Amino acid sequence: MKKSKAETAETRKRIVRVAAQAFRSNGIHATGIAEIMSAAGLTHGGFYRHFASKEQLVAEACAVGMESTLDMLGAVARSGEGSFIEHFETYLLEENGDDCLAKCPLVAMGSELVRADLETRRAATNGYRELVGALARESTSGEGDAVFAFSAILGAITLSQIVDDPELAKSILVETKQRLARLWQKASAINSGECGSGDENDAFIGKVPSPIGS
Amino acid sequence: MKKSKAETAETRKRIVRVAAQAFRSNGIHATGIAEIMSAAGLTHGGFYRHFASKEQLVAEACAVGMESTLDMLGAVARSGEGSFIEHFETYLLEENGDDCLAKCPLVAMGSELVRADLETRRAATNGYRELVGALARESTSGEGDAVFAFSAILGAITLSQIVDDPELAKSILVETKQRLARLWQKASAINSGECGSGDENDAFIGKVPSPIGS
DNA sequence: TGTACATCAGTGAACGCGCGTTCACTGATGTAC
DNA sequence: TGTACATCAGTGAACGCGCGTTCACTGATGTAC
Repeated sequence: MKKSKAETAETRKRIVRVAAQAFRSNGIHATGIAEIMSAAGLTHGGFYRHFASKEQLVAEACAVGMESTLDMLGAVARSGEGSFIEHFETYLLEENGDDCLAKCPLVAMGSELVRADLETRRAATNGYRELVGALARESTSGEGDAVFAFSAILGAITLSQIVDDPELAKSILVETKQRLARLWQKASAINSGECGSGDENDAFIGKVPSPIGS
Repeated sequence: MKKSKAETAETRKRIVRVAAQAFRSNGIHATGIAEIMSAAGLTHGGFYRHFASKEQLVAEACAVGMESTLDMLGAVARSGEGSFIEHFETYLLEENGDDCLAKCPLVAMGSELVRADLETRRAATNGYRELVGALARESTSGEGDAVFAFSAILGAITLSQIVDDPELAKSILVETKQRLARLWQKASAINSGECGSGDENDAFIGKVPSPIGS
């Protein structure tokens, strides 16, 4: 049953691609190798012809996951005009497939990556650097703002997914978007020498009254 | 070997307390019941005299973890003057014990809580509401700013722990602190009717040049 | 208050299960002559 | 170009292990008389 070199390489890529998706959806610990191999149309025994360990697959899946997130960001940026913040909803929309920011490995597996092995964290770090660079390029502000914005986005997506009240979840995203929009506006204002008006875009899923503490 | 009611109640609390710490340090999936019971000075067999399942313990540990985070926040707020942002370093300092914000269940187990059962997410949600309320009370700005600030803090702590470069980790925290300080200043300025100067506190671990992309 | 007995917190062995990993085997691929 | 053979991708059974959970047992606690 030996396969051609081309087929072998393709199989390997398929396993990584399937794994990247599974880890992001269900978490690293909760996803087994048999499950991944089965989703890739193979039996679990063949896994070690391609990878030395599960940890190696995790690292490669993280790298590939970051790449597809970056591809998505680039595609959205090229597809139309408008600043990063005007694409906010597009980036978050999960219905648009697996490449929304919620499926970015850093977001979807955040607290698991903290405890992942060095090779995985290296892949995550490289992806993070590129991501921040891409966000900075897309906006009028600098890398510092991009770092800050991505932290806020990671936190907001995570918290909105944890919380059991959809209204609260929405409001977390709305408050975050509004303030990031202000930050971007302020950066533009500084660049053009004026002071921000404070009037921001809050069209996200409509106006949501604060449900906190209700 | 039956124990008195008082002892039983105390044992139960001890298990939850130990579990809260273990889950935050090692993650939910990676922490076994035998490990928790052993850390509580018991054998694993007795676990089901206190809890119906591991999931129930996770939910209770999450609630208790949120409580101790809230206690810490309250204690810091009462201990001295100064706004929330002036306590930023104190909140983050891990050397100060298990009650820093990095050990807040929402931060330490973020992506695992997303996939936790409803009871756990309910406990997390209740804790989150109280936490946002506490942050809002500590500052001159409203709940919206508190929601935003906590998202940014969760994201910044998580990313700074994932990243394999200490310089980059520092800069993520610094950039986040600077911008949150500006946000708080702006809120104060709006309250007193002036426009923020843009001069902010960046004493956090000293001035750090941007290592992104290096 | 003293005695007899039911309760039940905690022990430690055992359960089934799924995990990551290994291995003998298969047969198509790629290579050496 | 054709043949013989080594390679190795993929299969499926099996490995040891640790997981969450169960259970018979112990003996101190708390209760009923």
